[in-house]
Amino acid sequence: MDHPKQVSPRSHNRRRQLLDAAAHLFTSSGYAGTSIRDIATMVGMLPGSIYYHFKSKEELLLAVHEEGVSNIFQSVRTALEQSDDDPWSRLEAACRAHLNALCSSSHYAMIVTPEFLRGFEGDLRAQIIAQRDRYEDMFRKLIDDLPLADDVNPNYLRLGLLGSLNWVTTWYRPGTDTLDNIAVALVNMFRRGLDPRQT
Amino acid sequence: MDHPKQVSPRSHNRRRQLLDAAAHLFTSSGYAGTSIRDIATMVGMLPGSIYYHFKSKEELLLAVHEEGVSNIFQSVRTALEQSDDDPWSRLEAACRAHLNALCSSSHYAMIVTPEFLRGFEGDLRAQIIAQRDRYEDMFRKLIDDLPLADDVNPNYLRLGLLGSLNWVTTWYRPGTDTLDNIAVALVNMFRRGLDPRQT
DNA sequence: CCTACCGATCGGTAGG
DNA sequence: CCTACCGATCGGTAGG
Repeated sequence: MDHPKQVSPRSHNRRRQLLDAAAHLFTSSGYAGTSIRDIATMVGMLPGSIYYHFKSKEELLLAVHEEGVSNIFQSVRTALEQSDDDPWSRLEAACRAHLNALCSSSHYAMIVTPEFLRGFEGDLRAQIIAQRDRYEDMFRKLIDDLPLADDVNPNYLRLGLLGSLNWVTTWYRPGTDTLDNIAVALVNMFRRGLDPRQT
Repeated sequence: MDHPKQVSPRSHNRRRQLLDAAAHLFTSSGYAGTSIRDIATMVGMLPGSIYYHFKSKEELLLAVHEEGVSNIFQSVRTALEQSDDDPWSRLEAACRAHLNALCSSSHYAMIVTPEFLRGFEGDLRAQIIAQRDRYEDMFRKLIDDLPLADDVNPNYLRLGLLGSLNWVTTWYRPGTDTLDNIAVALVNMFRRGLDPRQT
């Protein structure tokens, strides 16, 4: 079990633990508010050992962010595969999956929190934005498929809807209502006036 | 001009400068990402001197937050005084003022950024929330005055609307559209389906 | 509001 | 992944 040839999978496990711990701490205390020592303590490592897995704190952030984006991406993609073909149904399914992923117990909600652009400049900032844009494009397409009146700006619809969804992370407390209900309620407020069929 | 008796107003000016500098830096780099030295440098002071004006970095944050809340509060109140009596007009006026205050050149937008609860605990956190709640109550009242169908949850309307507005700070770039237009467009997306008179 | 300074903590590294 | 350590920076203070 502890043969040398298993060094690689073993180290892979530790990397995963580090990502989870960093996601947790970055989300609750912010990037600048989290020290390498905090993360190391959480996984039972010594601070210097983190640099065996990641070259720098910034690279760790980027890896966490990428992991978060790909998690939520996958979750929404799966929801879309199971949805029917009605464009508003598809948007609703995507929004439900989006909100559930954001508020789930895994701590990668940071992907959408604007805080994680704050204070970053240059390359690091550009890379974070690039990761996020790929994801937002999916919503762009979903909204392009919607039958909308000419006086409705699809960009403002997308940004307004995502804004109201992402904002949920700031006020949601488990136990009051389900995330599914909240997502549906929010989508419906937009849908009510914008869907010509008035479902 | 430099008589000793002018120490008091002079020190008041410096306090104001410190608040502005701190608001600027907290907004762009976050609380943990801003050092007392950064703030001191920006106003041409030495780091230790800040503690003549504020007992701690936390007290400075609280003062900045309070200032930010009272700024946006006043701005919305003024807009409401100049609005007519129609409940949707009043809500729209409030949202326009809210968005303009958020994105204005003064750097107090942080009041609504959820980041400024991140990492704070206990008393400090409670005080920040208390300051913010007073302000949000104004929107609660505006939405209570709206004629809404029974199946519309006024809480979700408020949180959805505020979410979409607050989210604008993450994507808005001056020059494309005016903040007034954006605020009106967002309010109208909710209003379209929810206002029984279908204005 | 400056001078001069404190102990603590930070991200990161060399060598094993 | 640990040992042992670095220089830099942090929030904050005593005394003037």
